[in-house]
Amino acid sequence: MQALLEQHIKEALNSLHQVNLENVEFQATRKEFEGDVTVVIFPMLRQVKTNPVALGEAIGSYLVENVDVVERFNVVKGFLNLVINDTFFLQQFKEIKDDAHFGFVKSTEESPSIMVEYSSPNTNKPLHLGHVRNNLLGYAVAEILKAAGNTVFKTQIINDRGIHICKSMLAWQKYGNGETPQTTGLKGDKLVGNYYVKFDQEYKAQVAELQKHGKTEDDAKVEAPLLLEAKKMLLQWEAGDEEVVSLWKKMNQWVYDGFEITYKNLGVDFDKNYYESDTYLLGKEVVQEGLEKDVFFKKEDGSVWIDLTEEGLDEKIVLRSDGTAVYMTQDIGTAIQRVKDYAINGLVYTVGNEQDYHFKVLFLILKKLGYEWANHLYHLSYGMVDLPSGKMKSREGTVVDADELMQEMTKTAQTISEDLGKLEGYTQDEKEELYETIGLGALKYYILKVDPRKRILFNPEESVDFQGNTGPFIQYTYARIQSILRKANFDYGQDVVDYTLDPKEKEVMKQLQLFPEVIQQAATQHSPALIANYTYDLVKEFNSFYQNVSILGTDVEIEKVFRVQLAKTVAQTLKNAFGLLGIQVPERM
RNA sequence: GGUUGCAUAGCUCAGUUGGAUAGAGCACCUGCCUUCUAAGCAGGCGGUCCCAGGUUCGAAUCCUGGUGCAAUCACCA
Repeated sequence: MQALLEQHIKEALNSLHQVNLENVEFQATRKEFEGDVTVVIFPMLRQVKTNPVALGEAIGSYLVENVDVVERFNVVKGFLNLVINDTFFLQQFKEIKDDAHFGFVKSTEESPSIMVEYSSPNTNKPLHLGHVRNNLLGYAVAEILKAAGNTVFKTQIINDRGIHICKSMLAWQKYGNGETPQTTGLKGDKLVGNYYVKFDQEYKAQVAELQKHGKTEDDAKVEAPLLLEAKKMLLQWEAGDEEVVSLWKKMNQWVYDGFEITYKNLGVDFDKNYYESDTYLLGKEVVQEGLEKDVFFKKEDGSVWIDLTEEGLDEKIVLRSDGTAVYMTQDIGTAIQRVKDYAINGLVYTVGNEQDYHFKVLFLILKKLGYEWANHLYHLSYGMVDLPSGKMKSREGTVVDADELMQEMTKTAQTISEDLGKLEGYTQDEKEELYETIGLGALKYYILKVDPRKRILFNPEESVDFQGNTGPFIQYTYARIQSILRKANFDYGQDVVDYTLDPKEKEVMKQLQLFPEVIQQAATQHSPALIANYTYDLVKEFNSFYQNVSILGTDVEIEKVFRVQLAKTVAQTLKNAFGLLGIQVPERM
């Protein structure tokens, strides 16, 4: 449509002023003026020396005369507002309503293939609010990339080895008395997490004790027997000590069982899991190759580094002097492995912004190693979720637990639903499912609607809203439309061609038309927030229509048909958009 | 100290090719359920777009400098 107008505007300028216009600037017409599309005249003044209002009038007249879809126009200052006729809108709408996945681009053989990494938990503690943001973002971005026409694989790398795991293991061995998830009734990840906290408590006590006996704080921290034991355990693990490895396997399995439940409740999934215990040695070979290619250099003590001073960064270590791998080594190896496994040409890492530097370096290294795909790596960096009391720390138990949070939200949804009492006829199971849909909808929307880069301050005391710009508000609109559709017991399948649009109807249609563009934008910017805010705008327009225009109450048959179609299309779009965010929509609420 | 990100109404946030009088929600105040679900709609109140310069016909948006907050700059992951 803009392309069509652009062409005619260029023609207009050519015939009026003998000027070849390079570009035409459009924007949506502001509500307070009449019109559907606005042409900004100002930029043209560079090429045509004249009064903007006069030029606008001239172009407007030309368009009305020569272009069918332009019905009228008005000029305000340098803005040419065009009124597009109803026939055009109705034609567009026909395409939207008949397309169950309007706005989605199907991926093909030639589509870019992208892997999205998210979640990537440690196996020594349960998931908390920070992971929730990570999971929601990663999942949503994966879905959005898919909808924008990419082939997408979802993955996580499970951080299942290292000193932190040994801490939980050791504490369980020492103080656990053989407790298991079965004997305690605790979720496995919770049980293991408790021992991580336990370790920290005992460790701190030992440090304090040592300090009492004259040690400095730094010495005490290094010499505490518990820490020494944990380190020893890590060495035993690396050496393949049978007892340690079997304990490790047992406790990790507990954690995986726990995670599975959390993921399921959260509604996220993965196509492939990578385990750090498998990949942590992967990068070493590559480092060797890099040494030969002089991408890396070796210091006298044997450690291997890369010099990034030319790029304005520092030197960075990629292999320890004892030959063992660091975080970076592993990430280099894992990236290469993934490209081999899936023939992908891009990777999205959903990781908090505290690791901005790490990923900057990682991407640079891969580029220097000469991998073409290194140009398509993206760090989806998001702000931390902080509590009013400050940062969340698992060790100190000051976290908002993911499972408890979801439960809390579901409970709140239940309370509100029961107060409103609109669910007569629903079975207990149906009700519970609905509470979950609404509670999680509120939580997910709350987190996803803000720009990923911004940090979120989460106050558990003030519950997440269920009114206004929230998930439930949008779900409610969907449910209301479903209610209308249940009552619309007549055939509304025919195409509406000859019809005069109500202004409210037109606004809703304009909003619907934006969806494909919003998906593409959300994909390029890796921002689910754009989808969330789009659904809100759409719902606002629809509700205004709903409250001001009767859908089923009109006597005019064609009005009824068209309005039901419009409502249905809005519902469909909402469902699809929320699907991208991993949020479900209810039939009633 | 260097680097990166953020700063918009009392609070939470939109505002992305630079455009018209900077928009929503929450909170507070009005009105609207004998008609399709009031988790809604219509309206009111509320602004030094962190500050100072610059570019431009035009700046919340771009540039420079500063202030504040956060993260980061490990042979931890």
